[in-house]
Amino acid sequence: MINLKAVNAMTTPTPGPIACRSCDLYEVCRLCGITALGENRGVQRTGALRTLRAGTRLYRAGEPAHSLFAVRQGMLKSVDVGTDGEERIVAVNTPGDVLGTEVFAKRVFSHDVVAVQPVVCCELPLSLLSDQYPRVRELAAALINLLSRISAPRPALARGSMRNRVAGFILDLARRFEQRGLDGRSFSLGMTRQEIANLLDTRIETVSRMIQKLNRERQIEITGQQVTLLSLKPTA
Amino acid sequence: MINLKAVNAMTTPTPGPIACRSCDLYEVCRLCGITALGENRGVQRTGALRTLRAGTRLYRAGEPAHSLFAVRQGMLKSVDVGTDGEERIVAVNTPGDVLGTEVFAKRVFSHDVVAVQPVVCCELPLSLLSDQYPRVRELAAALINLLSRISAPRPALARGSMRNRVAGFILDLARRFEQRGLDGRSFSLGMTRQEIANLLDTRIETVSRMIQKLNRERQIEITGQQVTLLSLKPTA
DNA sequence: CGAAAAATTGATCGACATCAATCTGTGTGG
DNA sequence: CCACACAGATTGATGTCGATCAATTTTTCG
Repeated sequence: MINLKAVNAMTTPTPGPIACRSCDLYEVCRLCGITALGENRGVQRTGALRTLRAGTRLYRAGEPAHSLFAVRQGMLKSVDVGTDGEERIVAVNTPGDVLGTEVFAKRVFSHDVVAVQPVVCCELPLSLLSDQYPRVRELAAALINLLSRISAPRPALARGSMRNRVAGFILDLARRFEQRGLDGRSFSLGMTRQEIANLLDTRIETVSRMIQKLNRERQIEITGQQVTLLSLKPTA
Repeated sequence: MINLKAVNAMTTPTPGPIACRSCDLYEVCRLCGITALGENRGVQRTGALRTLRAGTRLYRAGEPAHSLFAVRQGMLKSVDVGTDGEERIVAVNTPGDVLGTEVFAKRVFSHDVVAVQPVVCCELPLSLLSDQYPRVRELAAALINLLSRISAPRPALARGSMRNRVAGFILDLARRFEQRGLDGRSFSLGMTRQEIANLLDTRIETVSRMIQKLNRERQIEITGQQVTLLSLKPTA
């Protein structure tokens, strides 16, 4: 196998930051009087920004919830910890995703959420929502729209052969990035093989073999976590 | 294998009907002025009731959406039809579930929804919602609560060995029924082995074998689609 | 009752898990 | 700067679970 290490040695791009416009929380932020962050002009009023180093936890399951979060840059995983202590990754969270939407019904978070890369996210305290009496109508509509969007059962990632699941995982990431205005042709998987294996309900060796197979078939080009789509296309 | 056919030959119970109180849509209905149906007293004002025979479609993906639905009795499946025409069952819908929650964001339905048993469901036209100006606040809160409840990623059904998936599927049904005040110890699977296999991403023969294995191990007792939990318990 | 669909059961095969060894990259302390 | 340690990733050999092919039985329904 040709060794391309040096080529992209210092490229460890975390996806994002995205434009506020392409974030799922945008309308809600706007109605709360939070002006777009990092857009055209100078200083802005924002929700609190939180930065997380890889491996850091954003919040924990069962913890009382006082905020919504929006991913601005980097990737996180939502983890379910079984009674036996083993952890299952139930979702990957990419820029533009909103975390903590369960708090309106539950008052506490449902999952552990952990950064798998350096992460920047926006924290929107729930108190900011309840302060917006003048705009209840619009705000409620925006929240309903946001929640409705994510209420439909997602097409399960983990179906079919392992080759399909791995390809599906990569395509899902590509699709997400493109929807958010990021580069969906060349990006970092963000997660270790072990984490991908956990998400896809398989083993690290299998993930490695399938990735190498896609690589040999020239469907993708991969070095470490950096992947470039070749013949593998979204919606194919 | 002992033949118990005659014992419960005429018991083909569809789950439900459930009490309105234990339905996810209850608060929303109440605020729309729809009085509980089939409760204490005589005649009531209700949302339209729809009955479906097994195999009938409630709605189709892409179809303009004018209503929410709540399952009152029986079971349905939410189906994703791929570009190649093959269908994947992405969810099973049991009494108390609300269908069509995606319409607030999309205006059209996301999936085909088909009755797998005789079904009775309540139809709540969206026009009834927009008529409730005096109560926007409460109604919006109820909708947000409903949507928030189902917004958290569900623990994936299809993980681990096929034995675990089949057991998990049965336990999931049991848990749902109990949450709605129905019998979670003895009930009908509602679906054919083929449909269960589709949902669990496996084959009909495997489903059959795993069910028989659980039966031989006295974890469950099964005849056709009628199942009784023995040592197999929810949250175990 | 007879036909068609659903379910069960058996035999064989292949994909993925498992066990094990090696390789690569990264960070650390001498 | 280099040697070393360690985690992540790759690759190979072998075993096992579930897919596949095939036949039969059971249930459902006209």
